[in-house]
Amino acid sequence: MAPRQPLTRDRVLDAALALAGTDGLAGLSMRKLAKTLGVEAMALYNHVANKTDILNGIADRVFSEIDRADPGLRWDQRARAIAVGMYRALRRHPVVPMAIATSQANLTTLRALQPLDDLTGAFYEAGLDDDGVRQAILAVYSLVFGSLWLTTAGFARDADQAITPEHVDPYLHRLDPDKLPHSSRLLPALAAGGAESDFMRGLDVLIAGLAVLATPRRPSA
Amino acid sequence: MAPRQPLTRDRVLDAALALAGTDGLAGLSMRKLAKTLGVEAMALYNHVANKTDILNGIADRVFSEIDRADPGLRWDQRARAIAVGMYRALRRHPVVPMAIATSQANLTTLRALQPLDDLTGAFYEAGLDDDGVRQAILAVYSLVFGSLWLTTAGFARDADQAITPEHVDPYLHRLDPDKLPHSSRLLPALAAGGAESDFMRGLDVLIAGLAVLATPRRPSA
DNA sequence: ACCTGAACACCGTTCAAGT
DNA sequence: ACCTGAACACCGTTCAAGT
Repeated sequence: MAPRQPLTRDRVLDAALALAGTDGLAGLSMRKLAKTLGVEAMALYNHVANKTDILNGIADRVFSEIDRADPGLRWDQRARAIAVGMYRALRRHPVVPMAIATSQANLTTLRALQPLDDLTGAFYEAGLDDDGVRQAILAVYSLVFGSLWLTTAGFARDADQAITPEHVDPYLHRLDPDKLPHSSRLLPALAAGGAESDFMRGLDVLIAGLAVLATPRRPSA
Repeated sequence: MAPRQPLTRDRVLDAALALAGTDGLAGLSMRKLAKTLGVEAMALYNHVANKTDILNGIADRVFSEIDRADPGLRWDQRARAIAVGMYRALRRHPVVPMAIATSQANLTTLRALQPLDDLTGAFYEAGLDDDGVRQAILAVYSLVFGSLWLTTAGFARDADQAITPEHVDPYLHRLDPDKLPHSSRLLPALAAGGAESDFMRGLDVLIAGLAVLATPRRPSA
């Protein structure tokens, strides 16, 4: 309640990340954020440029949480580790991918681009050419952000997400088995969840496929 | 300007899709939408329940634009066609994935779930079991929405997107080659673009990998 | 240097009132 | 049945004023 310590940019970002965690992107307003800090909304503008600056700031923070892969690992293990690290960090803070997807935030800082650089390095090391690396990067990033997207959208479910009647996927209830026979059949398996492990399995398939592209000449046959 | 024909739900949705196309999700407000139709904002509530209803309505429309795959095709070709169809329809109307990603819209209608059902059917036909189908569905959906996400976020670029100095990727300018050597090297290839063809190549890799999972016993070796 | 109050131009939505 | 005006509870942001 009482704002004993003086306001700083870091404290604003701390509070913003916390508020976004409880109230979501839609609930993160300058006025509510200020109230959290025991201050009027306009005081925030002494420490951040505007709301976009806040969103960029928390995106930078969350990306900096991503563990860097052990450089001693082989390229495919490294790529896997980076992708899983991104997935987990962004899963903890869904505001960040949401803000970027709606163009409310951009990734411009060094820390936010580090995983991209590491991943790029891994694919160059695999022997892919420029176009191959670009395709590989885009495929991996697509899988990461797409998997997060599905979970956020309520399509996929995490193991830790309780299956309450209310929280049940908007996609899944009232499926008419006559009109949508296949998805009706899939319903129990979909509800069984495991979004993260499904993500990792898809990632493995993708990286294995990229490895084939990277070394097109087979020793045998 | 003059609202000659009476307001209907369909006309509201038409106008909403058009406004979202020009002004984006953030620019789609009830008040501006009403002005487009030559009416006061409150008049809209006679034809739609609320803004969520509008967003669900345009999502339903856009999903119904997706061509259904030829049932005569083999499962992998069918899966590919469905995924490409989804990608293209949603690429034309980026508001829809944005609205779903931010939980402002949900997919509940029959037409919105049809591609999911078709894709599910294709993977069952491939011989995958329930868990395998779920993983395959999630992987393909991830790739589709992730690829769209990357384009929306300005990370990937389409061939038709002009490379203006302003529109240049926020991710790409001012890369410090010393700090981010690999992505700096990749920069020209990234700017060369081709988001859709990259998506399709990633899709091919993924489907090829899923085909291996579907038939784990190899005839040779 | 930092914070506040009042103000501006917006939001979605409700409700009583008009036709 | 359909539309409007006024109102409520919100937004992000600016600016002059306070300390």
